[in-house]
Amino acid sequence: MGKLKCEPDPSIDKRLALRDAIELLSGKWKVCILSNLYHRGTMRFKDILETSKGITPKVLSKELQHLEDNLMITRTVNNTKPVTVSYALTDHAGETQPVISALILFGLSHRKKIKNK
Amino acid sequence: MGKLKCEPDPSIDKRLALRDAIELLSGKWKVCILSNLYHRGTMRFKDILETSKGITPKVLSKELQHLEDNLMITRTVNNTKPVTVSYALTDHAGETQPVISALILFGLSHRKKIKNK
DNA sequence: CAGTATCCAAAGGGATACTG
DNA sequence: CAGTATCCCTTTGGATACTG
Repeated sequence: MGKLKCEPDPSIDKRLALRDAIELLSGKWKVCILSNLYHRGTMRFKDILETSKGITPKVLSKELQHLEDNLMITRTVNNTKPVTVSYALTDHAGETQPVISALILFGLSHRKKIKNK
Repeated sequence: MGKLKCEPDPSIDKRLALRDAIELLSGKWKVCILSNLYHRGTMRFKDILETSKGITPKVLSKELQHLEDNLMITRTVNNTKPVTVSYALTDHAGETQPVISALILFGLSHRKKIKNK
């Protein structure tokens, strides 16, 4: 997304961490995919494709690779006749729970304020 | 960023709230600008332009309008000889504190894990 | 000073078809 | 089934110059 160039006061480490965290959840499909995996457990490519309505295989493939690169999900190739692949959340992905909760809490309050404008 | 089309299990309200919250912090400059305002208090257009190194007036203008539309900042025109404009965080922006903290916490842990890969 | 106007490059994302 | 390949459109953001 581009390097961080501004100079606010907090430590550089915190700023980079903040940026990383936001980028990891940004984009049209990331949270959707993570949410599906969280609520349904292990899923195959096809399953995620169908539950994330509107996503195309190309985009899904890219998103899954990105999530795997960031250790948020595991990718397992199964020994089936036509090969299948299973995806599941890692323990590390579980650490996003407090983040998601905080985001939802703020988002709910925010929506109320914006709607009554 | 596009409508939410996936169908995970949580309530629709929470999903929209989550999406809103993430979008509000997404992009190359949002957190940077908010952080500057948080740590320096009221700032003028020129001040933000200089502390957010690399941003151009056009982009800054758009970002500030977006933040104002979302009630995160106030915009005040001052009665000075060459007109100046002051920006400041709203109380509502203060509600992002827990979100930011959670994001930083996860981001720090995430960076550690990724670096040692 | 605080923006706006124009032009432009790069990234994100969609439609469709194809492959191992 | 699980992707890739191509093509194309939209969005984001940068460079530069200009205005009230």
